Amino acid sequence: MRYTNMIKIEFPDGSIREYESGITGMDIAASISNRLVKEVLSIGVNGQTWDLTRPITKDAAVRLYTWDDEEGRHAFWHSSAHLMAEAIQSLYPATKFGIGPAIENGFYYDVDPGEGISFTDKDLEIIEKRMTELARQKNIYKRTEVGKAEALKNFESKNEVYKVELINDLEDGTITYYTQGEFTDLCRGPHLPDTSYIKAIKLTGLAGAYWRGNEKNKMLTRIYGISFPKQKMLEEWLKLMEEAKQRDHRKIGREMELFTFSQNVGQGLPLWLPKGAMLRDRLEAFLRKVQKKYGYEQVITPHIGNVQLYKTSGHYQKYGKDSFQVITTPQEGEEFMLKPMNCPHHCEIFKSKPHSYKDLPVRFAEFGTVYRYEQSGELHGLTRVRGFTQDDAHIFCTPEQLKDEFKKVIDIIFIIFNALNFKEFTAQVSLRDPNDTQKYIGSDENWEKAEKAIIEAAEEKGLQTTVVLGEAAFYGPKLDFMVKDAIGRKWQLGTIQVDYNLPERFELEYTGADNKKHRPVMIHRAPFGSMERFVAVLIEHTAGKFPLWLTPEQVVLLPISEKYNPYAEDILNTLKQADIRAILDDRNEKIGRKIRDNELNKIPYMLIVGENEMENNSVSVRRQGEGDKGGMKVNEFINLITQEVEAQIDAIHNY
RNA sequence: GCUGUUGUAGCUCAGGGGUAGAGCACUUCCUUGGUAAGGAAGAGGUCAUGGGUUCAAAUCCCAUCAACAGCUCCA
Repeated sequence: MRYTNMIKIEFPDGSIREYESGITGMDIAASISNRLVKEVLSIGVNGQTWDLTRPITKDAAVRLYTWDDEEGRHAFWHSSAHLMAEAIQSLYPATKFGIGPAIENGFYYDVDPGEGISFTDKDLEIIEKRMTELARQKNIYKRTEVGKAEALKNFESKNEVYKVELINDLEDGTITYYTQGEFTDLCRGPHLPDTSYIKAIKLTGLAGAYWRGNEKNKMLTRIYGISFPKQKMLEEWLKLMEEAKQRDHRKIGREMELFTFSQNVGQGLPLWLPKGAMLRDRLEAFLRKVQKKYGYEQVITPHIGNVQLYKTSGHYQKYGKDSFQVITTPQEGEEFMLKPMNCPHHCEIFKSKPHSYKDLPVRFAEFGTVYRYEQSGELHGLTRVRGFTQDDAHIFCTPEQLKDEFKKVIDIIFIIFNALNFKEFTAQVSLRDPNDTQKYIGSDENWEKAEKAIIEAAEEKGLQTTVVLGEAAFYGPKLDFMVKDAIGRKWQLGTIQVDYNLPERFELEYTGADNKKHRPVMIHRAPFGSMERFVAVLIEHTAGKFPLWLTPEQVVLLPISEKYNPYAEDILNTLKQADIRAILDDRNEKIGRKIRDNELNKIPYMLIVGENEMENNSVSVRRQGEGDKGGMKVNEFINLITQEVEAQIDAIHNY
């Protein structure tokens, strides 16, 4: 009898079982239940994700991953990427391979099809078909450990230049291959046991991508795909993507007549239509109200500033070339720039008079329109534009007040997000890249102070954050709030930035209790981020069904039995004067019934003006979900709706 | 900016070397008290812009502009 070691395997619930050394994840799943054998995709071993077929030879804490776990899906999609590479290699042998990872939703592979060859959508179908054939072969994903020299030799002989470059960066002794069928790839793993798990495949797109993400490198062809263990899951996913398209703010924005673009006006310069302007107005009014409570003062500054202003702030040196061009005037040597940010103007406002420590904090707010030259390929609906309005404010405070002020800004952002029901957001602390401090202005000491203040304030507010190095603004670290759009792209909305540098560059000061001059600390903040991007995300989150206090169309007027109803027009005008948006629906009555019964869930109130109502000078009011409220005079209705909107806004404050 | 795709009526799109099509929407009229009503008539397009090839270009070629997807970038 062969001598075998026993090892201890610990499960997530803390229980421990003994197994023979060399046991695999698959064996462990089998020892638990048959169902698990079918569902398990990869295994966590002491925090690392492993193949299910890789032997475990030491005591370990394990966790079995299925489709419900990111680690499980990751292995699934990573294996799908290899499968795609195998298909491409068999169909187009000249192809050289870059990297092919799993991503949040699916996988991609960067490939170099060779000189003069490019893939088309038709190729995707062919590759997809070949993948399905290969998947059915049930080829095993085999893991092999290799030495660096051997790996280099192997890939050099195949002229896989990208792989060779990758291997050169790897340490000897850590290199592994994975082989399935005819395809061997340099890969860390983990992978599925075999290709038969992959039942449904959809190659979703074709794009260019720079090798290793560097725009100086060659551009490879990136093929995106997604795969599932069941055909039905693929169908559901395709349906979900279709639904997401319906929520696209560019589609809804056009349909609801909120905004538009014109080639004549220019790329990335949105034109707000009356209804969109109304929506934006209400958002601004709401924030103004909140800010007033928090002690902000509104200011207004011009859209251009002397070049000297941006030289003082450091923006010119940093971004001058990339920003909009300098505007020159007939006056010799006079140069202006379109303002790319509001901070320098606000610094000058602070400087316009001496300040005592007793005045601080000073909070200047402005819905400031700024212009930035974004690369043309970056522009996207309302989320990335060249002219946009920040809900900007700058707080000047003493170093002691900094943390408290920072926390108050977090509160405002919470009020906004709560008001609009944004539940799924992430908070990101962006610090400077410690290896590249040249990119930033200001002393190390100030940076450290600012970074510490942000981290502590976020912690004290109980905010879960992810910390990212190298993402800070060039003048200071920041806390950003990100939300996802309809198809899962991340966008930065609210931002709070601590700045020790501009006060220094502008020589801002206040007189302290000691009768000496001190330098204030500055906070930049924009809870919405920009009105444009915020409205875009708002549209996609609500699919155009805005809350009552924002909705551009609150009321449907529906005259019954009358083609033309002069009384209805009167009501419409009265409502407009009270800033209540209404549409007069004098189309065929049957369509009116349809609106009443099917669409009332989108429209909070409906007014019905029939013959009876005309006779006694009233309207018949229906409230969403409540049915008839009965007849009332128009002024009574205006009071009702005004109270409801106020109540909604108050409720937001007292959340 | 880079790679790829696209640009035809207000919207969604078909067509395609011989001077423009559908559905929805719109206008006028008729019919109809019932869950996206039906009928009749009508209006609306230098087929993104500029150049080239051709007897002839919306169609083929080139350039420009714009949009879309991705990459890079993002104060």
